[in-house]
Amino acid sequence: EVGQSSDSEEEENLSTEELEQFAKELKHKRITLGFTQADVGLALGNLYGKMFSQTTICRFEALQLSFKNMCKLKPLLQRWLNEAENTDNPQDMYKIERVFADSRKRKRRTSLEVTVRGALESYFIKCPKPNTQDITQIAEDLRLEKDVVRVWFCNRRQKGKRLALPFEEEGAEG
Amino acid sequence: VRVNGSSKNKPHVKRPMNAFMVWAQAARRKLADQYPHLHNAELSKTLGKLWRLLNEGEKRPFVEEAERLRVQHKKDHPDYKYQPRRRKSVKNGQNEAEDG
DNA sequence: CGCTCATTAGCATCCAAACAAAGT
DNA sequence: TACTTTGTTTGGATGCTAATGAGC
Repeated sequence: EVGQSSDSEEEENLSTEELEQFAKELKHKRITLGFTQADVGLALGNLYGKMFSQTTICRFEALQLSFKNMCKLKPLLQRWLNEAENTDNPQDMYKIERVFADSRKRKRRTSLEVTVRGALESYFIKCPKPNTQDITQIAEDLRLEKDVVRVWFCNRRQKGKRLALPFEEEGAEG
Repeated sequence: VRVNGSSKNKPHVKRPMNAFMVWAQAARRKLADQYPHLHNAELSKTLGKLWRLLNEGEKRPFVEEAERLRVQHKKDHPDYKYQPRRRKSVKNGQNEAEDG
């Protein structure tokens, strides 16, 4: 326990300027310390048991996450930054990654093969809202986890609505 | 590249030469010998053109040599990992929206 | 438990940077 | 350190969409 400061509260009332400045500071110091975005994402797993991908770190630095999301991640990254700056051997943090590499909680993202997607699409055309039993059957047919299939249909329906929404996009551009 | 100057620090292992580098190393000497007044940067331009004129068969020995070097390099440095570091913040990659 | 809706978050992929040699 | 080349490897950026969480 370091406990040298009690600034471990979650500040939600951050301003956009503060976020921008922190993002730049993070990026600059990260590079100066010789870490990659992937390193940082992995290191967060060590500190919080919650890993993040290079993609997310990249988007944080580029301010491409939602404001809310940025505010949520900032304290985590702030703490990582403090740790990294106070460590004499930054390389040590490098190795720790493997020790806690299993501390991920979020399910690993499934990559559906093209053929599988096509099959799911076919099922969707026939029946956009399958039962639990239907889902179970489909999952067996395609050798997928039932939950993966269930979520796929949820997301698929959501996508359908999203595409149907922009109906009346007046041609303002001319 | 910034690395701690501690004695614990590794002396920095260099990358093995690729086929072009292997070929250019000798070719550069000859070229520099003929044109001692030319700057290496200029020699590089010429070397690049000459290299492109070579057939696949002519390149092969150098490609193979480069492969040998690679294998040897791997034996000499089993834990080596090429780690290029960004020198400055990446401003414009493919599409970057930066507001200053 | 499962659906919808809103949001978070990462795989897969591609582009560009870095870096090997050499000498000024 | 820059300059200059080719080939190789890596870091970083990004589209699409999988996964999660709140509220019913």
